[in-house]
Amino acid sequence: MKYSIFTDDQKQAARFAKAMGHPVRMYVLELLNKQSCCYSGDLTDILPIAKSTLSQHLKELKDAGLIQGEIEGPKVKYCINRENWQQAQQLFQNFLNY
Amino acid sequence: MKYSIFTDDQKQAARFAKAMGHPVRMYVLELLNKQSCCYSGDLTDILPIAKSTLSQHLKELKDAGLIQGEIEGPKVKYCINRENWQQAQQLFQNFLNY
DNA sequence: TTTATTGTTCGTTATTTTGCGAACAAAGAT
DNA sequence: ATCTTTGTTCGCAAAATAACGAACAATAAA
Repeated sequence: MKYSIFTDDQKQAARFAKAMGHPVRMYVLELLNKQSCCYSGDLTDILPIAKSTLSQHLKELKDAGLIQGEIEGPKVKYCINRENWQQAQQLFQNFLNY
Repeated sequence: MKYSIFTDDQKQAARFAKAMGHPVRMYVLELLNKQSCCYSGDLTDILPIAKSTLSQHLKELKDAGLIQGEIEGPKVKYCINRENWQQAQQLFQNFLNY
């Protein structure tokens, strides 16, 4: 048990914010949130970055808990992690509106 | 004029998010948003970081446009930049809720 | 059973971030 | 006029981030 002057909510919000702090990741999140899901390859076609770079960004979003990937044959289908997304909504709403 | 597949909103949201992506900065923003304003020194007393480090974080928040500092004698009074804060509210609300 | 397709991991490089203490500048207090 | 107080800037070190291509593993297609 370690002490910190920061609340868990602050730390969690910062973690989410950090993951959102890059245009590519913002783009991906927005896409996934509007559409249902999508394959990594679709993104590679759209985004002007190497596939390895995209993979890294997706990993960061996954580590932050904002998305999840499901293996589907040779592809990976990525979706928003709805549970954590809801938590992010809560946190940012509370944060921004008071 | 440079082209980008990212919208201005996406880039702006990412900029805001990046600035919020650290517990110290999250803490400061929350404090300033709840209280009216505060002096840098008050934060130095609370936060477990060197004053030079705090100054850096404040600078980042200022560069991102989320706060503003007003010199008041030998002190500096920091406040939320309400105009940009409102923009952040808009952006994140749109982003998170669809 | 080769050959494609798909996406991750590895190795590398360049840049940015985080953090500190020391030095500095500006304003107030003595 | 000197000494405090306050906060920024500088110089530095360590760690994290961002990006790429090459190599790799897994699955599907030939």
